[in-house]
Amino acid sequence: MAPKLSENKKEENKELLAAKALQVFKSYGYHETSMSLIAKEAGFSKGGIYAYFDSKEDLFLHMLKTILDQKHGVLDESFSEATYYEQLLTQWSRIFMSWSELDRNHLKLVFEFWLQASDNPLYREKLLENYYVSEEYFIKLLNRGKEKGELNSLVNPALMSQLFWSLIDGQVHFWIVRDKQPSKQELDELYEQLRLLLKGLKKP
Amino acid sequence: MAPKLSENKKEENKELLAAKALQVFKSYGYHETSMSLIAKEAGFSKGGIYAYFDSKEDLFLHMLKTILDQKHGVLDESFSEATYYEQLLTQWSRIFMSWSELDRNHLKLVFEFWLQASDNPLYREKLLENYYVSEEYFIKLLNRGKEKGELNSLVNPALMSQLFWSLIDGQVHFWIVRDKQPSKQELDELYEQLRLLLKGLKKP
Amino acid sequence: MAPKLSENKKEENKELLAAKALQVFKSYGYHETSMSLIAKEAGFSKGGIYAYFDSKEDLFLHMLKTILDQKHGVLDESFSEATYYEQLLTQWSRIFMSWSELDRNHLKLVFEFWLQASDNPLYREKLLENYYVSEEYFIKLLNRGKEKGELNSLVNPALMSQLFWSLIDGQVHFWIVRDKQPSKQELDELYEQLRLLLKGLKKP
Amino acid sequence: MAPKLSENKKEENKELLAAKALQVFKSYGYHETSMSLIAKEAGFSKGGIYAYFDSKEDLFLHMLKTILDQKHGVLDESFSEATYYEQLLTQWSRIFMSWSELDRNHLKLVFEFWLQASDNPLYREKLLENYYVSEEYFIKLLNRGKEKGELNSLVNPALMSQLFWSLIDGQVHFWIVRDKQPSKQELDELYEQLRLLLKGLKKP
DNA sequence: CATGAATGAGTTTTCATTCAT
DNA sequence: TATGAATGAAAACTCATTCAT
Repeated sequence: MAPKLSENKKEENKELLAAKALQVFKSYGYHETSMSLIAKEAGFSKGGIYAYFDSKEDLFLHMLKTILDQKHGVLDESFSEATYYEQLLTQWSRIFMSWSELDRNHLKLVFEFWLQASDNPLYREKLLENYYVSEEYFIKLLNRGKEKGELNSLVNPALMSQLFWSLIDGQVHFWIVRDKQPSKQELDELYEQLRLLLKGLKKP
Repeated sequence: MAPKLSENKKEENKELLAAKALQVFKSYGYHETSMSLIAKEAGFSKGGIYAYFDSKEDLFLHMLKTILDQKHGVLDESFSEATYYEQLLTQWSRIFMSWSELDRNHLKLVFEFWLQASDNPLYREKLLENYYVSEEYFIKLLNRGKEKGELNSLVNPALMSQLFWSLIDGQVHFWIVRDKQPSKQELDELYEQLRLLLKGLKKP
Repeated sequence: MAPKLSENKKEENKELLAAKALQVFKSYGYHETSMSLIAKEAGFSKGGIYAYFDSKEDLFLHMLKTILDQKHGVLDESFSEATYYEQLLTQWSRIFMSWSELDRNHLKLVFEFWLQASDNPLYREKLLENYYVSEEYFIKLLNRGKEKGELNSLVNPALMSQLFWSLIDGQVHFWIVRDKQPSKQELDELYEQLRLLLKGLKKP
Repeated sequence: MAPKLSENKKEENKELLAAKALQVFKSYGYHETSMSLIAKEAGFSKGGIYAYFDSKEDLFLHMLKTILDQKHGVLDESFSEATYYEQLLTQWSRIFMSWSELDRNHLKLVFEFWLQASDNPLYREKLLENYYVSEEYFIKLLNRGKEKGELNSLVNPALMSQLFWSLIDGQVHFWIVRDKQPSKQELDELYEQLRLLLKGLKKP
């Protein structure tokens, strides 16, 4: 029923399957999604999935990576001429934007992932690794800001960076529970409030 | 007389069962918890549970109320003589404390609750209602601070309150994923960073 | 759908189920027998079996015990006045008889059991334990025969007993492969040949 | 010329495949061996196997022949000058030796073969045919021994031969279940006991 | 002929729920 | 009302076999 697929074609199929699986997972959540359903939705046979993924968990892990990777590249790695205060605000805003664009099902799945993955040492490692990279960026900005004398020397870059991310995660969480995507205007207003909070970090 | 007494007794049993179920759910998570296990742990028969709850989900969601109610009473409703800036910090700190004391299983269950409940219109209502009450408190503080001229007039009490809670939720989320409870010292340091952020709200 | 069963009733049900399972296993062999089939044949639901046995393997082990136990009690433990030579012959004959009465499917299942069980340390222990008891009997007879001076002092009771049982197992194996049950006459003739072999053990 | 050559080549490939399959079956047993594994081990494609064998069972039963054939040639067909009593002992011993050298996995597979094959009329025929050849040898020896007046006239060559083989099969079975290969010394001791049993066949 | 991706019926097992007693 | 045996649909996963290329 099937010819030999090239390595490329197989990889393509795998991603196609993963993409379909992501759709189904997003619609039903991890536990409510059965392999049968994924198979049906993806136009595969039940057994066919197992040619690409060893188990439901394996498929899940693969998607975790995909999702996490999608969040990369959001940060602008090149430091600009603007004040660190402005740069922090800008980056923060970018991250908010990128999250706010995802639909609730997607966000909900990400949170389900986190909860589930945090119980599995292997997954948590992967998850945290991703976190570290993200935090590192804010830490770097905060450190430079302190060095330049722009920011209060009391600022603890590691902890502050952690709080920045908590604020983002918490806000996403908020959107999930409320089941509403923020409008452009709401984001702008949020931005203004963030600006106020950040002002507290400036050197007196 | 029998009916009334029996009604009481029934309610008592129901809460006893719910409390036991909470323990089990906390230990194993929603999906890993079977009705059999709950029955055994609670000293009920498997069928008996269904005299009190229509389904596993019903039982699970009933606990939402219990858990949410546990979070009440944390806020100190009496406004003190201190500056609003200080009061905000104090309240914020109280909330962090109260969450930091719960073990990871408990926190994880709460987040599982939120995710699950937010799909159920009835329960989302309950959830949001609870949120509103919590936000209201900060909103009131922020409003008074503005009125007194302590806080920057640009502060949007509703949005800022939302951010406060997001910061808390996000931080709890952080603790869950990292699987570590913050030490007293870590909380103190976090407190200092919050103080910095809050400074941004002061009238220039 | 079901009232509380007394401990007795439950045990009864379990044996009833086991008996039915034995029938099915005998008809189809271990690997060709599915739990579904057993359930259907026994008038149980698929899940119902698991109230009595933890797994297919558990059911299998239970039947092993039943079958092995059925072979007990064949040996006449009381030593008679007859010569040991006669007693050996008599006992040997009894064992042959008891095996020859079982139908081929039963015998085949026993051999399947042995093969399967010999790979599992736990089962093999149980199996060998049973073997030891059986061998002990012949060993005792042979030892007494030597003591009384009836048997050749070159007889090694342990090894000879082992050969006796091998002869029995081998003969059963023969019946299985040929797919024929020995007639009364065949058994009589076999008996005569065994008598000849045994004569070789007599003191010269 | 092509067809003939290809026919040869095909036969070669078939035996190569069968030989590899034997290795795999020996390592894992019939039910634990998958066609995929055989394919991989033999360097064939999964589909390719089906060019040579119609099914897993077909492949399995083809090996029966291979295995049975391996047992040929053990018997020394030339009758010596020694007494028939000695010749019987010698041959018996040779057979024991040849079996005792095989590892348990091999022996177990042979027994699995027998059990499985005995259900298949076609293969049982093949199996019995092989048995007959083996028995014939002992029958001939026993007959000559009787003719020469060396052996007791009560000896029934057919039945006695059957018992000889049962003893061998039974002993192999014993080795499988105990999971131990007999040492040289054990075989020697066994030989002595066989000598005693055989003495019973001598003319009084 | 050979390939190996795909099939899909089949496996064991779980568990929320029901209901005869 | 309470019990727990029984249900049966559904789950994840396997694997001998097929067939388009």
